[in-house]
Amino acid sequence: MPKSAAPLTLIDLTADEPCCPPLAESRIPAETAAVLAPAFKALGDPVRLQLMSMIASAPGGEACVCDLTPAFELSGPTISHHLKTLREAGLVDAERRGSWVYYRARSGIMRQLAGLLTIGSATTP
Amino acid sequence: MPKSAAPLTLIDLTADEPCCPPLAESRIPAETAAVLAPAFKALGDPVRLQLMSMIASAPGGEACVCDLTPAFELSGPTISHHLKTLREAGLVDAERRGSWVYYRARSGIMRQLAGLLTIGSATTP
DNA sequence: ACGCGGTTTAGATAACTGTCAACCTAGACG
DNA sequence: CGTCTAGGTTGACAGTTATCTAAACCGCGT
Repeated sequence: MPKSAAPLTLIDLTADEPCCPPLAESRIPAETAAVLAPAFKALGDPVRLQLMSMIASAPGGEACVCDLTPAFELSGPTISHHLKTLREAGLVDAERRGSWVYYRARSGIMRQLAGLLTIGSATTP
Repeated sequence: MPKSAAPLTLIDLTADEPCCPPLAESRIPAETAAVLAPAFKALGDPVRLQLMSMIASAPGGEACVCDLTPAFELSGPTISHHLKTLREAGLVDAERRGSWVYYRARSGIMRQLAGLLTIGSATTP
């Protein structure tokens, strides 16, 4: 079964609706975990976490790579690799306008991840 | 500067209050990213994500290792290692009662991570 | 003392992080 | 129109770190 597209077959990470009940409500199935774990993994690096925050908090909701790269003491290719990781995890979208490339956060999957971590109120009495 | 304790020096992950404004509101500082990234990284594995959900959704908010281990097709030491990763990331607490060890989710840091990912409403017009 | 439940250690394999070099695209210039 | 420069991405490599199994080790109850 060839999967030429991104590994988002079972769950649509591009959707705006939550994909599943919170972590604390019911055990998530293995397929769901397999799909959502890469997103958390992508956020599991300090540089990517900062990149994500810079993109999400940028004016207009998008940030130019030319602004992101000089913010770190890392080479251009390294930042590009991290951005690719975020892209493949479905966390950001890239768009080229003229000479510059702009990155935009996908609010849908962010909401899904946040919803997953949100604790209803049953665990802490 | 030797840090003998856990790498939670700058930010108290055990606190119940949010540590910082959401990702989309302002760029998080490097120190904050360095402290929170390991927590996301710990969730970045399908097995750990499922473990976390089983623990958080267990009756009473705690789960016995003896119930967790047989739920996966992995050896005991492997599950123990994953649980140790979750423990070191500050996501769970372990307690030994008699012969069995019980794991309990830390709702505080879960709320912090969820709050970080929560998008206010400014990014999607 | 024995057995059971979990953890730790040690070790091989696989994956990730970073840099250098090469490539591709878009605009500027002659 | 060809070329030149600047912005980003991709590919290949070295060093580090993670994942898993097997074996040895602690704690507790019988």
